[in-house]
Amino acid sequence: MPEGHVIHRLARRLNADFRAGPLEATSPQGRFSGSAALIDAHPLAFAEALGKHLFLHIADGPTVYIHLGLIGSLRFEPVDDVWGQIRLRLVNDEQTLAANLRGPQACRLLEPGEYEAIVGKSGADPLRADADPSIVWQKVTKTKRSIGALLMDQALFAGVGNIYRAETLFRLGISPFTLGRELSAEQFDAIWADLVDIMHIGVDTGRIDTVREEHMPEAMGRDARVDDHGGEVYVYRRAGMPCYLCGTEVVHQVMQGRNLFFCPRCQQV
DNA sequence: AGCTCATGGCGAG
DNA sequence: TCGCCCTGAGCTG
Repeated sequence: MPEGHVIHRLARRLNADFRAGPLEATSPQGRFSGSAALIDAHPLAFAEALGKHLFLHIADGPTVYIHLGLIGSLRFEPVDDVWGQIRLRLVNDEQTLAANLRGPQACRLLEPGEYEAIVGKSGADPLRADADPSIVWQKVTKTKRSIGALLMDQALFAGVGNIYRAETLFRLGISPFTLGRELSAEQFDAIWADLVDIMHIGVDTGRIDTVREEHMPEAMGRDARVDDHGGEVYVYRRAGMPCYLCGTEVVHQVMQGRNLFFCPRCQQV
């Protein structure tokens, strides 16, 4: 269940372990068989992450486009450990490691021009060195949509998902209901800088950890609790539990069909 | 064995 | 705004 840090981590791993030689590409589940045959025995030129998009640029071949969606996964597993519904299976040249794709929202070959179209529609990705946040700011400062909604908009903040949204707003003491046009330049710059920080940590660790050392439950004299997603967070999925900073119960509500968490006391508009 | 939920995003209404 | 798609995990019986 992936936000942008997972996609960048996958690209990093693919580039490290799957570029030594030709890949073996199959679709055990069957729904990608024809396409897998077209890339089978070709080397991987490079894998690229942009927001939640993952591109596999095949040497002398097409580009594979993967979007994991909510429940998709790409796992690196031993070659003899084959289970479940595998849409795309890549085995590296040494036959030592398999990359198994299950439950993706999208897995297909791109037509000419499609790659450019996807890149063109994407917002700025805090995990990419070539990201330009000033373009995002120009849009944010003109809209009456809330920052809680804007952070989930992949045409603005590419790669940010529900956890990073909740956590960065908490860390900066910003209410998710603050309108884009009400946001100060300082607040926007702080949001961008914070996303760059916490998302890079996520790429390195494979978890979403956002709680500062001095706010860890132990330091605050409270019981530690790691969320099911595997990281230590301030508000995500902590509805009804005390805020680590002020003790107020964390609030949960559904915003545009997604779970939103925030501290009503620490995050005033 | 069956239900529910999930860190997404699409299209219909 | 809702229903729906994809799959696995963690409950409940």
